[in-house]
Amino acid sequence: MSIQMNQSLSVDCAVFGFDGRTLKVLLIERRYYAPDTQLDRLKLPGAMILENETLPNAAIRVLEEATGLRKVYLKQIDIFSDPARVSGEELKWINRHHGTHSERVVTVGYYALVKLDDRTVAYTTAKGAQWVAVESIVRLAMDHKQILSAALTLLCREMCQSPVAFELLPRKFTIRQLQTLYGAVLGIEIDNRNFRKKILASGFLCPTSEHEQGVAHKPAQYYVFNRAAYKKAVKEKLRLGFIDNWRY
Amino acid sequence: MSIQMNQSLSVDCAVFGFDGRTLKVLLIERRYYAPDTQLDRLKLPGAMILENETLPNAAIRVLEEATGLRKVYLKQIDIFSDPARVSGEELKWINRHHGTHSERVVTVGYYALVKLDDRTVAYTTAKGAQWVAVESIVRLAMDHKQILSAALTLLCREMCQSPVAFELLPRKFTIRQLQTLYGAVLGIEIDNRNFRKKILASGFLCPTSEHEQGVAHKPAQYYVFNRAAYKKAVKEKLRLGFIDNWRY
DNA sequence: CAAACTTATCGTAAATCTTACGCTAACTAT
DNA sequence: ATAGTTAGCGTAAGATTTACGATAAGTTTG
Repeated sequence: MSIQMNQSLSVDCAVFGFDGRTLKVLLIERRYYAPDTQLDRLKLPGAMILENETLPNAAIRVLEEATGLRKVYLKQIDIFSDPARVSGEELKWINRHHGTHSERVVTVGYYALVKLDDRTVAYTTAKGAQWVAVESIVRLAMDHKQILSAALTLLCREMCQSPVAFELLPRKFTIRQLQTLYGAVLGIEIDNRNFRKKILASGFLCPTSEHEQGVAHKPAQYYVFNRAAYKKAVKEKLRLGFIDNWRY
Repeated sequence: MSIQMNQSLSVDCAVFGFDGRTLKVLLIERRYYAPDTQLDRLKLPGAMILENETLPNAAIRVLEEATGLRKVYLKQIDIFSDPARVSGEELKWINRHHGTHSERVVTVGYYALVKLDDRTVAYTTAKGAQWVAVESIVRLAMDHKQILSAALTLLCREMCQSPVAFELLPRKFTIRQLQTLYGAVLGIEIDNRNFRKKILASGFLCPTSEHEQGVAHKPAQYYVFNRAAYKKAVKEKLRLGFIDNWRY
C-alpha cells in the first residue's frame, strides 16, 4: 500500500451535435507514434490537466480547441479510474504524445452539447475532426467507447429532466425539430399533437414572428427557448419524482 | 503551460444516517500537527487514492474504515479541483498527515447512506467519530462544508428520483418512518394519507406480518423494500420528466 | 391546375393521477 | 373511562395524460 506516483489526470469530452436527423459526436484521429500498432484510430478530444487549472476549465480548454466555441454546455459524466484503463501500447502512446512518464492516467469524462451550424462544422472539419453518427460507432481508442456510452446514458436522463435539448438546436427552431431531437436521442416515437401541447404548456417556449420557408407542407412557426421562464419555474415548483411527482 | 507535478488525488465521503428524527452526517476529529493553528477541527472521512485502486474502491475503503461496513450505498458527488482548495496550513497538514509532498490535492466527493443501528453507532463512536445533525453544521475543515452542501443537494434529488431512502432505514420499517425521513430531508410537510397511497401504489413495498409494539397509538405494520420489483419497473417504464413524465 | 401528400395546429373526450380531507380503528397515558 | 395519537380506508373534485379526429397551408406530381 503506497500513495501513487506518476499519475496523470486528464479530461475527455464527448461533444454532441444534432444535424436534424441523428445525434452525432465529434471524433478526432490520433497521430500514431508507431503506425504498426493495432491501436484504434478515433478518439474523443481530451487533454491532460494543467497546473493551476480546475477540471471544468480543462474541459473548456479542450472544447475551445476542438470546436472554436467558448460557451458550450458542459457536464461531467464520471471519473474513469481503473488503474488498467490505459496500459501497454496505449500508455506508451499517451506518454509519447504528452511528453509525460505516467504509470497511470485517471480521466474525467465530460459531455458537451453544441449547435451544429456551418461555422462549427467548418471549424472542426478544418481541424481534421469528424462528426460521426452515434449509433454507428463500434469501437474507439482506449476506453473512449465506454466513456461515450456513459455520456449517452446521462444525456438521455438529462434530456428528460432539464431543458438541455435546446443546446443542440439553433436559437430559433420549430416544435417539430425539438420533437425529432427527443425522438432520436431517446429512441421513441412521439405523437406530435401531444408533444406540442406538453411543450407549449410548460411556458418555456416563446413564439417568434418567423415561419419556415420552402417546405412541402404547412410552414411551422419558429420558437425560442425562454431560459428566464425556466429558471423562475425551477425556483418555485418542480420536484420531479421517483414514483412520480411530489407537489405536496 | 506545464503538466502538473506532485498532485494528489483523494476521496472524501459524506456519510449520512437517519436517527428517526433528523439527518446526520459522520464527522471525524482531525489530529493537529500544530495545535496552535486555526484549522477547523471536524472533517469528513477521506483518504488518498492508492496505487492500483479505483476511486470508488478508495471510497469503499474509507467507508469501511470509518463505519466497519462493507456494503454501503455510495454515490459520487463531484470533483473538487480548485487548485487552491487546500493550501497554506491546510496543505501542510495534509502532507504531514499522509507523508506526501503534494502541491495540489484534487478530491472526489462521495456520499454514503448507512443504517444508523446500534452496531454502527457503537463502531463509529469507538473510533472517536461523531454523528452530527446536518442542519447544525456551520463550518468544517478545508472545503468540506462545500462538499457536504453538494452532497445534500444531490441527496434531495436522489431521494425524489430513486429509492435511496431505504438505505437509511432499517430493513423493516413503517410507512410513517419513511414519511418522516422524506419530510426531514426535503424539508416539507407530507400528508400521511396521500403518502401512504402513493408509496403503496408503487408496488415497491412488501408488508410483513409484524407490527409496532408499545406505541401510544394504533400499531403500524412493518414493510420491507422490494428491490426486485423496483428494478423490474425501471426496466420497463419510468421516464421521469422535465415538464413532467414522458410515457408516450 | 387539380389531386395527392405532408406536416402544422386546434380540439375533444376518456382515462388516469393528484390532492384535500373525512372517518373509524387501535393503541397508550392519565 | 377519557383524551390523545397515529394507522389505515375511502371518496370526490380537480389536473394531467393520452389517443386520436379534423382542418389548414404549403409543395410535388400527373
